[in-house]
Amino acid sequence: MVDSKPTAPSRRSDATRAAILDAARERFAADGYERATIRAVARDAGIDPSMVMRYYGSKEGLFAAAVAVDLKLPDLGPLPREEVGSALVTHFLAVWEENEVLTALLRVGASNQAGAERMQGVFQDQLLPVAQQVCPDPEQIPARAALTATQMLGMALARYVLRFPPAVALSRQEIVAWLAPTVQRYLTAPNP
Amino acid sequence: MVDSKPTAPSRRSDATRAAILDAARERFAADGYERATIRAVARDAGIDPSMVMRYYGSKEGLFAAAVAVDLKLPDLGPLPREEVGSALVTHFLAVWEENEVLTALLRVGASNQAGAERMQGVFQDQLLPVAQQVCPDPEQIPARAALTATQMLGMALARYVLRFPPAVALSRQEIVAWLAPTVQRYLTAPNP
DNA sequence: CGCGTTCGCCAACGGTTGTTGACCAACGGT
DNA sequence: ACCGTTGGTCAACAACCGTTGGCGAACGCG
Repeated sequence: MVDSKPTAPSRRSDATRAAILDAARERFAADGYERATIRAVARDAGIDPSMVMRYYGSKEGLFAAAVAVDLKLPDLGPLPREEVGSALVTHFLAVWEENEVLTALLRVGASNQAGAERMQGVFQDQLLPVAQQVCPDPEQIPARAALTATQMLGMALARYVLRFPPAVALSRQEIVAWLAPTVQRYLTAPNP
Repeated sequence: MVDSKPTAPSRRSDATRAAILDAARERFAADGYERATIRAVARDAGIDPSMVMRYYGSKEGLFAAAVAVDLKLPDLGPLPREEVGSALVTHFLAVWEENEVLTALLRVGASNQAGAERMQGVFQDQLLPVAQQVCPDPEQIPARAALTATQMLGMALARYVLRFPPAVALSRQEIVAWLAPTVQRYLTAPNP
């Protein structure tokens, strides 16, 4: 068991590839898709712009490779029903602040079709299944998950992208205390 | 009383100026700041790109002139306290769907510093005073207004920008029914 | 030690962008 | 009827973008 994963070519340029992805994430998160130039990414990574093209094919390919989001949402099954809101909000805040991938995805998704579609994919593949575990009426699952997404994305937008001072000033505990009941109601309340 | 406002130069080019602003709003709303080119705006307005420069100085000046937002928020004074949430959400939905200025501002604000600052201005000048009318503790007004903004902006983001299918499928009544209690609580609930 | 493969840089291409200045035509007060 | 002012077009500039191909150098397997 030398390799943990079956695909491990272990090329000599892995360090460069990783540096490119790191720089790309940072640029996309700070500038959005259009203003994040390949030249700037290459400069941050300390290499030539043509290397980015060789390793990732195009700017769109670079974006696709750089913004691979895994929300690592917890299993809500063993949790008491009245704690799912608090658990989800806490988890979202932690994931959002531990790296800048989500900020990059949100910034790009707001003015780029491919970015918006990728964000839809994250919603469908990662948030919907979790909502499925706790929603009462199966038919309402997409709507309830979407409502949850509006609250979480809205907080992320105001706090990490637009940087509204009052939203930035809130502590994590305060945010959880305010948003948890909202998410809790969106997911589990019997009535609209 | 020929002129309703004191400043009414009534230039011969007013029609062109208005056409430029209309086209600019549409382009900014559809494409964001960078991809909305002056050339495309001029083409939509049926004139030469250099006219845009002469009338609005620069692309940034065009954006500043095109995205002048007036939320026309209602006076919440005479309203029963338990109806402010529903009234605000209903009003927000109406304003957001009646023209594309807010979508343009949101799209641009997500990846442009000037856009984000302008959105902060709208928040401070228009939402904060309204929150002042209904918040219990004066010290909590900015935080409560910001929480309201996160929910409204999050819904706008998911519905009008990212176009999450479940968020688009919701009717206005359903949105009001779901969001009104949230906004109501953010603004008027005594306790976090 | 050879030699194919990988890594990286350099220079350039075609295209697009914001922006500018010269030039023409229609207006409108005197 | 004149002529300054305004509305509008055209062509071009400099800068920047994504992208490409060629060339040298370092690697690593035989």
